[in-house]
Amino acid sequence: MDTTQRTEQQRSADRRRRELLEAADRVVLRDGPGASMNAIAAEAGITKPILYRHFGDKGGLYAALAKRHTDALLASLRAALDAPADRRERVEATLDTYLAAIEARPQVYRFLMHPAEGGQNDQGFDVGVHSAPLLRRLGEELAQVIEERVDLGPDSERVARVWGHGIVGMMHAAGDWWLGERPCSRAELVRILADLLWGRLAAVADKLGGPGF
Amino acid sequence: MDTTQRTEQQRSADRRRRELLEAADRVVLRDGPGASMNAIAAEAGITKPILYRHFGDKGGLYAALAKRHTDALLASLRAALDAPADRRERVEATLDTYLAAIEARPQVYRFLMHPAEGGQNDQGFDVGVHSAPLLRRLGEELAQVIEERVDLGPDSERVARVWGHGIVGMMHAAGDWWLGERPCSRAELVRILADLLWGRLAAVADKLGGPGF
DNA sequence: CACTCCATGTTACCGCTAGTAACATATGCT
DNA sequence: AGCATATGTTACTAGCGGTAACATGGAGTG
Repeated sequence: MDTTQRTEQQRSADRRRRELLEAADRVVLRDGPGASMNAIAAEAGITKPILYRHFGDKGGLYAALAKRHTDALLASLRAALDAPADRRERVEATLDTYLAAIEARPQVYRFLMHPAEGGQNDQGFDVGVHSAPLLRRLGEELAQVIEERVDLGPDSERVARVWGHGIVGMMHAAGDWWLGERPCSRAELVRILADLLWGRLAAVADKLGGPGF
Repeated sequence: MDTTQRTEQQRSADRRRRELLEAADRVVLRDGPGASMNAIAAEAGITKPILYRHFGDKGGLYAALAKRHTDALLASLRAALDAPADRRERVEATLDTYLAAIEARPQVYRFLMHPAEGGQNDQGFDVGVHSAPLLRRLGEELAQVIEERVDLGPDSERVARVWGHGIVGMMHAAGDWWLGERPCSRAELVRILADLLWGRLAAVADKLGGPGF
């Protein structure tokens, strides 16, 4: 088997794959997470079976699409997390980076959060990476950073992972709600969330007359 | 117009509606969130159009179903939140109650978290309350409790709502991950999450030699 | 009793979706 | 040339949410 042939064709296939992904991206950006395979194929100027040959099934296409955006977002977040500043500033920068990303492209964001829900095909579905790959990846990533950088004593791995997923979930839920209602500026949201992580809930006083909290 | 007849019929309709909801519950418990209207109708011993007459569309049925479970869960959480103990103990009890609930019925829980994703019908879909009603309700509820009970100074409403949604998101994401991987006991998870809310992330020291966090 | 009203129930259909089989065509390697 | 490989098509299946049209059975009224 000659290598040249394989390489040539594979390059062509990869290029095509990238073009298809970009078309899919445009459609998702326009139509949201419910974008159909037909619509994506039409945007790419082709028909459905080609998409299926490249990506297997809808889940495959969505996974490939999600990976691109997730990688990009993760890169931004890592930059914020690695900035030369103290811990509080870095946490705030990371929160702000995430919120800015979902604010800039809400459609993509909605797609990333609910990628595997678009079908009636539940049995026979490979339940491996199904629910919210972006959140899981972010959680694991943050867990790793935490465990690398702070001293959590014994059980540090477990603690770091719980915190990683917990913080990511906090960021996500607050961001989702904020994106829908826009109750305050991004900077303010960041500050309030950082206050929460800094233990202000434990520190503030009970309201007078109430049952306490 | 006679009142007796109307009441009679309405009672009958309500009884029927409850039966249908219980059948739907069984199916969702068995088949997960992707349960089809056909399956639910079959379980109830009838056919689709009756479901549609009672609930309008799939979203209506799912909303009614979700409301039942959400109300039940909210009642448990409120009880934990109102227990006579100090703030930390109450927060831990609330976290534990939530985690115990999702641990006991993972199928129902998955359904509650992703109720409105089961169809191809995105245009024509009333995008009102679509994404994750349970999380939103929990967030708002917690926000209200927080604002009632602790003294947050000016902007207390905004702060309380951000915290409410943030904490609920933290609980949800950590619970989701924990339910999938079971990396530790429930009690341990609760303790680690409460530590996070109590500001331990801000308090712990950098690891020696690292870039700091 | 006949007559209307209303809810319950059915069958049969629509338009849409994800996914596939069968067939046609070009391009490049041997 | 011949062969493999990737690209492309049309035409189809099975299942979904949702609806129209029609049938039935009991409550209240002349």
